[in-house]
Amino acid sequence: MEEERCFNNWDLDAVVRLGCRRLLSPSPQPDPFASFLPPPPQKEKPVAPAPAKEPEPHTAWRFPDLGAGGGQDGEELLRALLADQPPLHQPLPTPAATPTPTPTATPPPPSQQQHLQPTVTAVDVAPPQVRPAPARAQPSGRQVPGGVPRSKRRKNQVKKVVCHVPADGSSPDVWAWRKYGQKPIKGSPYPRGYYRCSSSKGCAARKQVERSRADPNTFILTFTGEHNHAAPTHRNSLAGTTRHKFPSSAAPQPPPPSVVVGGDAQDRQPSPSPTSTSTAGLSPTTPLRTPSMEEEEEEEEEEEEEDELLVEDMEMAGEDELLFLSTDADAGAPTSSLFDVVGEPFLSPPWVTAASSAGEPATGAAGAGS
DNA sequence: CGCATTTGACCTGCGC
DNA sequence: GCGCAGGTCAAATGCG
Repeated sequence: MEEERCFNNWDLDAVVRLGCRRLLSPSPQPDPFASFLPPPPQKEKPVAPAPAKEPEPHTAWRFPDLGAGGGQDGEELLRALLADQPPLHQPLPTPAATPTPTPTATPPPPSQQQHLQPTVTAVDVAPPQVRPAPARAQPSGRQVPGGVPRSKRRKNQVKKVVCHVPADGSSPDVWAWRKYGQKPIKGSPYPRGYYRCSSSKGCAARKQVERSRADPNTFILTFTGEHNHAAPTHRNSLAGTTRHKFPSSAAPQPPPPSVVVGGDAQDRQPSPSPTSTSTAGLSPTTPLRTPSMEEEEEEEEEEEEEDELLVEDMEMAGEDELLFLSTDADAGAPTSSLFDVVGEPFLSPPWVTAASSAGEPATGAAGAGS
């Protein structure tokens, strides 16, 4: 039990919020990450010692019509993604104050590129309806606010966009995410956090944040659902309070994390908006992976490659690329249609933008990214 | 006071 | 048909 808790605590959420600070702050404080640091003693994986920083979910953009596009081609998806992207990825006004290590247009070194560049993979898993699925109300009467029957989105049925984000990267998100669950994943030492868009009550957009087992320095963000509302200009749509925002203690750095999310630099200042997401910052520092660990990881990677294969491949292949994969639902083999958008550093998803400065955690969002 | 976060339990889907 | 795992909901707690 404790074990579980341990990693459960790693709190993606925290990532979101703390992430930022973490980078900024050397804080020796006990962060929530601590708990999730050394997770499961599965293989002695290194993960533990180095909790990589948590990247965050960058969802600043809207999902393309995942649902509607049911059969969209990767290209379309890509387009949609880019198009939809709010001004986040563009020149975020931000970061000046925030040292975000996010990958931006800066060509990261080859070795680091992997982590620096967030990879986006769009996996369409399910053509059919996922959104309007009111069909079955949950047995217990539970229905998902988004309209998606909780069960309908299972594996092959839901379209998802998978992004690999460097732990150091940050991804600001304009959307406000609220964490609604966390679960330990079987093969992974790291728990997965489930977030829902809180910008709008009926929004079906969901986000899953998980740390890559293969590369603890990378977070895997999976977005599902679509936002049924416009992107909030300010992240505080909900007005919530960010609970833990930046504990002063934790945030030793005056410069608040920049987290911000698209345009949010302002947000932060004026209002504490943040839902967790908003603040997200991210990144616990991670570091150090010993060679042995790496080796082990590599091995593991091979094993796990199944799912991550897609993504990982992408990462390796194109560090700076945005790839869209379409997985067939159950076909173990995804039909991968990768679109390398490479040449262009993907304009920079929000996170990227923020990251430009490398050093900052940009928000992230992890859990909620921001 | 309100909202977000956290944790446990329940339910559904998928695989064997 | 059974079991496993994943995913979501709901209640409680804490903080802003």
